[in-house]
Amino acid sequence: MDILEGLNTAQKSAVMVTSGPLLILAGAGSGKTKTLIHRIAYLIEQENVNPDTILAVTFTNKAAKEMRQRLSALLNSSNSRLFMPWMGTFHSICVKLLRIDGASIGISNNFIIYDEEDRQSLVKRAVKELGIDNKSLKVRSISSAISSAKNNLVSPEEYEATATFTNQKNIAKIYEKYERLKKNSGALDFDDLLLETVNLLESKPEVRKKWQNVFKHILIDEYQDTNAPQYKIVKLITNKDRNICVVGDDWQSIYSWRGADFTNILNFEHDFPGAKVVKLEQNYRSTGAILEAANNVIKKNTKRTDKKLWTGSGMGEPVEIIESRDEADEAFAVSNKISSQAELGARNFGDFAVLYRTNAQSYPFERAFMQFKIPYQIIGGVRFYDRKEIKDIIAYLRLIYQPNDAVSFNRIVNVPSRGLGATSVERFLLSMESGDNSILSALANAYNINGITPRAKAAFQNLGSILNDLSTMSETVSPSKLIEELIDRIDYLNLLNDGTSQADERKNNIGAMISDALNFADLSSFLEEVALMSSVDTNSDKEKVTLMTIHAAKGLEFPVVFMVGMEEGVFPSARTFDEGPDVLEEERRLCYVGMTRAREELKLSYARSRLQFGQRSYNSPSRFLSDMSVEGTYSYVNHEELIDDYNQVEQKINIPIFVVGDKVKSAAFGVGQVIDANGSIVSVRFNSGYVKKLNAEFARLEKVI
DNA sequence: CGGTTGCACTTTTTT
DNA sequence: AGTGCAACCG
Repeated sequence: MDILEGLNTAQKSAVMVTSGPLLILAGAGSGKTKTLIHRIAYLIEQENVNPDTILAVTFTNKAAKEMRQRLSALLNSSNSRLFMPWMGTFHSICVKLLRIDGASIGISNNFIIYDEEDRQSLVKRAVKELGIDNKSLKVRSISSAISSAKNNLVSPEEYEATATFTNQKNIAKIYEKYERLKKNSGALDFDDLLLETVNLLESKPEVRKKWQNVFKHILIDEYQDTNAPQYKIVKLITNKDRNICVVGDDWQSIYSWRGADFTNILNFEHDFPGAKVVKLEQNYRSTGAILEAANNVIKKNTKRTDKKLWTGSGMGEPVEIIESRDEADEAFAVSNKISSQAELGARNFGDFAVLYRTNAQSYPFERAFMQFKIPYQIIGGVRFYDRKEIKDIIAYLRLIYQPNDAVSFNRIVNVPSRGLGATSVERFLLSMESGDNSILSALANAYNINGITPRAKAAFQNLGSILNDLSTMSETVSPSKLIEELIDRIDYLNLLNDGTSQADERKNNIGAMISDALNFADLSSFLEEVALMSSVDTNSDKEKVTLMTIHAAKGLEFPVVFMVGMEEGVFPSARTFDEGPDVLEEERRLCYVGMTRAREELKLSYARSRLQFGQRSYNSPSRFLSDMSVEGTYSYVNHEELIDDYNQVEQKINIPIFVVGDKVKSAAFGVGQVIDANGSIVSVRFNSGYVKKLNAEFARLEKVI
């Protein structure tokens, strides 16, 4: 049987137990994804299960995409998505359910999705409308308080009832107002997608039964990182046959700050009595040295299950600890190692990953990689769709699609500038409260508004007609074409011509969005993709060094991993110091996740000093380094040598870059002209008649002007 | 109304 | 160090 080939005993039984609840406890690198894919293939091919009745929930869109590709390769099917199971994140599956059945709980099918920035913008509005003026209450923290309330299934009324301090009472009021404003805007936020699905499945038995009937086999990946609403959804969509398979590892739970609760996985057998449990404990990814060090770190946690992860392969290279003087030195040390391995031909750039605790740590590496000419890519950080120019266009599109979207209206009402300031916009919104509640019709009737100038009236009406025209157009033209028309109509590219060096990049981004939109048939699906696409979902380039946070690296693996910034106050983060032990345990799990991404070589690096918040701080090496310590497994790199190297390279870097036609002077050969240049290898025709091919790094060439 | 200047704050992690 | 925001002026 093809499908079972290449699986170990535990993996085989995880594939073949196809009825009833199943818990797969999969240690890091134990072939979890492979097992899941084989399990789905087995259901389809061996048990003739209709793919449409299988639901597989992944943690990221990227993971779903990868699973789809690997499954289609295994099934040897032509890459058709038609015969594919339902695959996606909880959020994307919920969107599908709500678009289809949301109407029964009062959610219109053209709802739009608010991201964190949209939420904060609406919170700001709520604070303003309520007249709350309290500087100790920041929009950011209000937003996160609301989000965590929602993730704990606490309604505004319940929040209000338990509020004691003034700040809490204020947050309760803002929470309530925020919910109302959001509803008026025809929008759902990320948390709503889950909550409203719970609400739908709980309150409408016929809808629940319908979906229970659709999903005959359910698989949930990364179950240790499910939160309360997600847990409820799992329970609600599982039918009486209980063909529910969850996969996870409590040692790798790193999202509790987002409401994830790893006791969900610990309680699975209790929630689904009679569940079978399969443990995948053989690690196929990492060397013995890496695994041993990682185990030593996780061992220090008290709240965890016991399991013994083992490998059949040898110890391999010792885990290496690199000490550097400061963050620039650290970036240099990493670049130096990558560069020399790549030059030797021992590794490709794509074999390396640099993992850090926070996105802000990427900067020195970007600089060093540029100097070393190391190709790199950053995964995560600012999403493509979070760029200002992209969000402006998206705001227009959303407003066209959902004419009540107040957040988008606020964003674009004066972009590009139409002479509409805060006062006019306030008066406009005030007039809306008493009359129209559709922004579009209010714009058309703007001449009725009292207290605004004729110029402002005309500007509102003009915006109204732009939106109206495009809205009509959107029914017949593609999203891509619609964006082009929009940009033309509001002369947006001209707005981007602000004389700054980023103008071209911004225009390129707009171009990239237009070509991206070509993949979508209608506005609705394009907006949905834009909202749910996360920053870690971008395709990675196999020829480049990957830079990302440890969180973003979950589920991935690389031959060589550098974990950088291994310092107290960086990792573990300073924020954990005044929190309870649970928070530190999560940091330690995060460390474990990072270490177990490495297949062959793991290098941990710390700097004696680092620029933090614009100040130089001197942090001691991370406690995790001493946790993992095993005699004879480590080699320390002498930082003094590194500094010498660093100075050498600084000199190298200072050599000018030569282009064809440059006049140059060499101490040995005199004056000449560059006739060919490829990096530091330069061909020069000297006035003496000689043509020499020189390495500019060593030849001490000088430019002559 | 819109642009500029100065000050405060930032760094967890992301669907 | 870089960004976002509030206050001020033309």
